[in-house]
Amino acid sequence: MDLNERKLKILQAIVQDYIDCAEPVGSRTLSKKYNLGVSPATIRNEMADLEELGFLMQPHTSAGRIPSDKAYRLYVDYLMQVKKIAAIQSSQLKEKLVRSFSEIEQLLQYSSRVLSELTQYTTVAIAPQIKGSKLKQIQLIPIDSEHIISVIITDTGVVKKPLLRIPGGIGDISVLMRVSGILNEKLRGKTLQDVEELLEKELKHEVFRFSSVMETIIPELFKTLEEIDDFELYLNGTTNIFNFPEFSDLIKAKSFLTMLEEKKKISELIISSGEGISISIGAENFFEQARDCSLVTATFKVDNSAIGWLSVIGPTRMDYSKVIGIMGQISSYINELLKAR
Amino acid sequence: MDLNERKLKILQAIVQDYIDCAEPVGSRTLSKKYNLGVSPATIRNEMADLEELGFLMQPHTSAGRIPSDKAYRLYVDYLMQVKKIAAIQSSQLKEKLVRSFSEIEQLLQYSSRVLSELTQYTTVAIAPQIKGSKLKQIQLIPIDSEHIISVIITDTGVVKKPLLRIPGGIGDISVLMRVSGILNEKLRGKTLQDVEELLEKELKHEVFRFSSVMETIIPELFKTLEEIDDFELYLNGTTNIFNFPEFSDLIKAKSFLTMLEEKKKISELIISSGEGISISIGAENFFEQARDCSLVTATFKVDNSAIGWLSVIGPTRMDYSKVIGIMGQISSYINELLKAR
DNA sequence: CGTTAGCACTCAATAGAATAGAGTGCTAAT
DNA sequence: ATTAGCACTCTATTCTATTGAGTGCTAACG
Repeated sequence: MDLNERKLKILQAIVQDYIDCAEPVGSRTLSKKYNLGVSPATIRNEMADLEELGFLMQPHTSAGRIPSDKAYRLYVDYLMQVKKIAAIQSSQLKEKLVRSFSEIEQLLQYSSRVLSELTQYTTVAIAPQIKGSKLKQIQLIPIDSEHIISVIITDTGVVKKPLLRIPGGIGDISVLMRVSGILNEKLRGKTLQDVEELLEKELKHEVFRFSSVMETIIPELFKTLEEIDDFELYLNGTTNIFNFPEFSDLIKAKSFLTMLEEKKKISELIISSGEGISISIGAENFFEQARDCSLVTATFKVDNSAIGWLSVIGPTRMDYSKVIGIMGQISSYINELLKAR
Repeated sequence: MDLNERKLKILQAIVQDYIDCAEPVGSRTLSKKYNLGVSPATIRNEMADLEELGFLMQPHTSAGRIPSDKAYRLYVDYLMQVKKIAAIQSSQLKEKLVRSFSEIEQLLQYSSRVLSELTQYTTVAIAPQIKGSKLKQIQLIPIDSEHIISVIITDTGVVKKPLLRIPGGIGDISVLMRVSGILNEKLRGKTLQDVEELLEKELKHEVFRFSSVMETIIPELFKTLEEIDDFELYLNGTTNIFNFPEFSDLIKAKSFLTMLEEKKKISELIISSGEGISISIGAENFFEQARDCSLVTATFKVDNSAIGWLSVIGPTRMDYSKVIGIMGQISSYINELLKAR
């Protein structure tokens, strides 16, 4: 028993119909709506086979069939035709994104919003995991007698600019520059994780010798690095979940929204995806609470290391072809922008 | 017919019980749980009076009573005893907040989170409305040959530090300093709103004369200011709403969460509150979708102008005494920190 | 021999009827 | 003025009947 042409056609019809209507699909509906050239009875036979093969499920004996995760997988891999985004929409999109964002975080954050608006699903953007990236430059810039801004630039293009308050006053600028020099010399090329440790353990003493005023800068800097959250998530369209009947159960909706608040888990889930645009469906997600969901994720690279992610989260009955179409367009624009940097 | 001692006592008991249990309160329950010294029948009579006076409502004839907005108002104004926060908790709280945040946004953002954790309600923090505040200082700081950071400091203590990319290269530093000087001279003391306009209309040309390289800086700066959202909201504990039975209806939960996404309306709602800690109950909120909610809002001032807000949003059946207790403590710590700045 | 019409069967969803129980308002006694 | 007693109201719950969409099986068909 193999997947002949007709079975594939029927399966495709069922998946598409279920994506559209969210109702179990029956043989009658199927033969009426899609002209498959065979009678409902024949379709029923085929459906029974497809169920046996694990592509379809019945909520109960007298209901139509719904696709299994396996069916969605087959669908996205072989059956689906990616919907191309309309030309007008595409140029509007480009225009929106191209407003040259100087910082990666902003670009991703904004893309997430646009993506959510276009797809009407929930989207997540993850900015580079800053602690693993390497320090390129650190600058201490005096603002007034009591404040400095420390500009921290990493190889992944992330820029942090914390304002530090030095209650005792920052004193002589030349000292500041001197310290700046030492920090750069000692820390350049190290990951921020290492920088954090070095600051705490070694440099503290070294720089202290230099200027007692600096006693306060290093701990402040350390504290700032310590506080940086490695999982900055930008969520958009979270309430879209209410539009889907499969989440019209309060418990399900709650569990979805609560899941989104588990930033660490969500980011693990997204970061673990493959190159380019990848799709994970239902039970393919290792994260327990995401078993009812599918993710379409785009990974962005700079210098061959992944630095950003953009993801659409929705029911397994997601409109994959639409989402992938939009995602493809957006991610190619983002890649363009990243290259031009 | 006036509110004698006994009526007040009964009303207080009803409000408290309803806050605790979220069930209409009947005369029997009332006389059993709270020793009011009178029989259920007497209580029934008093309740009938209280209903006539608009303090109580009956969901239906054979149900107990629930408090009206008017009753909650009376309760918070006269009957409630503010729950003091436990000493241990208070010192932990202080410790958490005092990690000297140099930037107001951070302080408020963090306070919002802590407040939500302690109260188990949804909280909103609103940072200063930056466009209305006045420019204190602007600095253009070279980072590398193609990037500068423009540090914008306002009188309300907000600091913006956008990274600007100057594709043509920034050229000579002395020119940068010169432009910096001009910008400061011309723009200091103006609101950022005005600065935005001035940049677009007048300064463009003036500075252009100076250096063709600067042609790009001004538009970039303008764009940045333009993009600044005047309503930066920091939400926390949004899913807490699912813990309250009055929102266990999907439509209500959805409408609550959707309401929170209307940033502009929410901020209007919060910003319109009075000095110090103020409470607005149900229909007192002019914002349609907030009619089922109550807000407890703390307003923070610097130099006599409001620059930050912290708000708890929950059902009208909110545990006011607990929330106000916690809010009071947090806001006094925040005020301390703002003064020390 | 694959396809299809016909039909009995299944099961969720919906509507209707019966019951239980919490709470009220009124009346009459204390 | 307060309270016990009681009839009454109305929701919530449970149970039953009905409807209808959809299936699987069988037998007939081309």
